[in-house]
Amino acid sequence: MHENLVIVESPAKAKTISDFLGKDFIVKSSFGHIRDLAKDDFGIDLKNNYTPKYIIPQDKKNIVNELKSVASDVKLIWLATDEDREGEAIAWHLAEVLSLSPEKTRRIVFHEITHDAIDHAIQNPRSIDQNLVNAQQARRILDRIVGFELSPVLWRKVKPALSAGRVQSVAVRLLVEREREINNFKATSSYRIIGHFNTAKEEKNHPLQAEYNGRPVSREEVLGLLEKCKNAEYVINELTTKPSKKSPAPPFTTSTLQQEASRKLGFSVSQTMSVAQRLYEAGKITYMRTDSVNLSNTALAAAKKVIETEFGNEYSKTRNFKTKTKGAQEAHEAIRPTFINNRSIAGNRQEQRLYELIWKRTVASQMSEAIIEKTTIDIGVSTLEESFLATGEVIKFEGFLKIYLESTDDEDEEQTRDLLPPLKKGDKLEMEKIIATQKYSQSPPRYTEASLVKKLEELGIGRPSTYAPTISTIQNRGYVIKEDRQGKTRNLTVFTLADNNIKETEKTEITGAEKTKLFPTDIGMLVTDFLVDNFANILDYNFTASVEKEFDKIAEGKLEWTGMIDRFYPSFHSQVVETTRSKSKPTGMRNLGNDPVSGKPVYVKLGPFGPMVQIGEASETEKPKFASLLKNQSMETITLEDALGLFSLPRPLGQFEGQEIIAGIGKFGPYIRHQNKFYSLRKGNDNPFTLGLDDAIALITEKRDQDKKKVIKEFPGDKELQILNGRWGPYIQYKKENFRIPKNVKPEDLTREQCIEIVEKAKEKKRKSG
DNA sequence: CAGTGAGCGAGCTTCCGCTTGACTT
Repeated sequence: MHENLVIVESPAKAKTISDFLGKDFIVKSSFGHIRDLAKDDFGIDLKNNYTPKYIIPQDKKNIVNELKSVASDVKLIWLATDEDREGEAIAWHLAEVLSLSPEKTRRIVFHEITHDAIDHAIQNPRSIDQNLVNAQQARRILDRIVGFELSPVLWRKVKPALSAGRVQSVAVRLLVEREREINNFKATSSYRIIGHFNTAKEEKNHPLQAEYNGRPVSREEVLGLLEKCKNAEYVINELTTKPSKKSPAPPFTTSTLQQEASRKLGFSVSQTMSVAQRLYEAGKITYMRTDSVNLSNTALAAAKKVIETEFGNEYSKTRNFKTKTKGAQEAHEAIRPTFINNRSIAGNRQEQRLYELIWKRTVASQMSEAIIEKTTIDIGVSTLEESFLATGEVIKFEGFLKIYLESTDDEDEEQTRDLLPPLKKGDKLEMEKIIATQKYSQSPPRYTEASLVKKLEELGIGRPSTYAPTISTIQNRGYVIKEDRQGKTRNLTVFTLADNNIKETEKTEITGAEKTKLFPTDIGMLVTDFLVDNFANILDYNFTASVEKEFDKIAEGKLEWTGMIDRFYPSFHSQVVETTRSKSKPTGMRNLGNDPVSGKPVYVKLGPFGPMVQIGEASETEKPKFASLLKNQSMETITLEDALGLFSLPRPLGQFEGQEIIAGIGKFGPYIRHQNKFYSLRKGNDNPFTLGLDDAIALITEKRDQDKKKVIKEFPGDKELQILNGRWGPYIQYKKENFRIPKNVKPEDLTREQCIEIVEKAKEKKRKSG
């Protein structure tokens, strides 16, 4: 029999520490929270001092029963969950559910998984901190109240199955406000002027590029300026050299890992988390849901040793980073390799790349600063007041840059960072050419998943364990869509001065193109406006920060949790009641102008089936004309012209095989119809207004080919059984249900009997698990 | 499955934070 039971949150952690504890200890995991508020009703007794009604969710019943039975067999139970608010609550729920008596129960915490740390924890047990538990209960109950009272308002006023909450609604608001900033942004242009100079006198010529220290706006100004440059003299006014330093970024937290994996490896936020989870379970990295930048002493020592042997002593500099994030709870270390001396690992490509990124970031954080010398050369022009500036950077000692440089979100302009030629004050330069290129100012950038996480973290909203799920939720609810958008081309004017001649040329550039960015949808914008209008306090960017302060007071024992909730709930609830009673459904209706044919007004609004435009008003005598918006159109930006275009469908394209092809838009998006068959338009060429006859015919023949390939095998005696080719390869369809084919089987060789056997086996398995 | 723009009124949807699998047509 075991003497002791230790309970932690995660099975991987359980496995690791059981190796340290020996045979007197059995270590089990709770798999996170084991109880939650009941879901079928509100889960809180509002009339009885907010008493929570906790239940054990179905998927936790097995583990709870197992823990109960083990707990009854041991002398002492050690609750070793995380030291933060949620961890304390898990410990308390365990004590409650397993009916643990205080005499039999010890609460312990440790911050790193080493023999010493665990020993020390065992020597210094405490009891459950009820204040911390109460802070968690307040947090949980506040979130339930906000979420379960706001969401139904949206069901009634906007659409069923929508949701709102302290975290997700603010995340959407950030996207909506940024989108409007971008829509309202008016680009201005000015000219960037680059001079190309030659330094040659005798032997070797070093070309030198320098930027004019001014940005003229009009073509007249540029031409005047270039005119003055024609016969000017160019002399070096000044040459300054300044030393500077660059320091490494701290080790990874969840949020910074998501950002860098997105920028450097192109991973989505959830992809990063699932790859990290696999690395964690394999014992390759420390825990991946953390807000701490702290490294354990063991890790610091290991990093120092690796750096000194691989790069030399001068590259090593031990640092302790401090967390700056609002509301950080720091129950874990930063994300780092478990064994820092392993520079790479076995695993699939994704695992290797993510591991390598973590390794580099961790090790770089313990390396010396880079020492850089920045040189600026100021080139005077005899006919102008402003001068040309050339900047150069020389790395004198690369330090941490040897392995890692943090990337940034701005796709900023290319900078000249070359080695500068050896020059001195008073040197004369020969002007070879001067190029003035029109440059447009940039709108603020759209958010990526990772940059939205960064922003949420800055605002202290959400936790490492919820960033990825939150990003998924707002997409699943239809508030946000992640996609690419094509840009538009625009013209640029370029003036080149060379050989005393000014030449004007036109260039084009693409602007506004986006790759996997987050865009708010019409519903997302409408819901955000509705919530901001009626629940400004909840949608406030500081709401979380201010309730967190109160949770902290509860945790310190200076505030009573039910009192805190009671100061919030009554007024919030009356806001909900009042909004439900008095506010009409928001439609986002906007007048776009008048229809030139009928003279009637044209509106865009959110209809019962999504965004739509209408011509005329509904009345007893007349029915307005309606049309749905296309997927890539938005209520906020659609023009009268585009709106009127929507009424030109369905549109005949021409004849094919003796019958007309018609283009239109249906329930499932844009389509063409031919011989009573429908074909959905394909991405990239999905505009039914401009689609040509040739494209339509190509689509029809392609689809016919594909349909031929779709059926791999049919069985003459059994019409309900087919082997088909699908998105994930071949599968069996039997009586409208789909079944996988085992990997080692060739689908085309299967007999009817074998198929039925596969079907039966799959059904049997389903019965057992369900 | 490929056009509807309303309101028969049953019963459903939803939050945040802690965890890990099962499984996709």
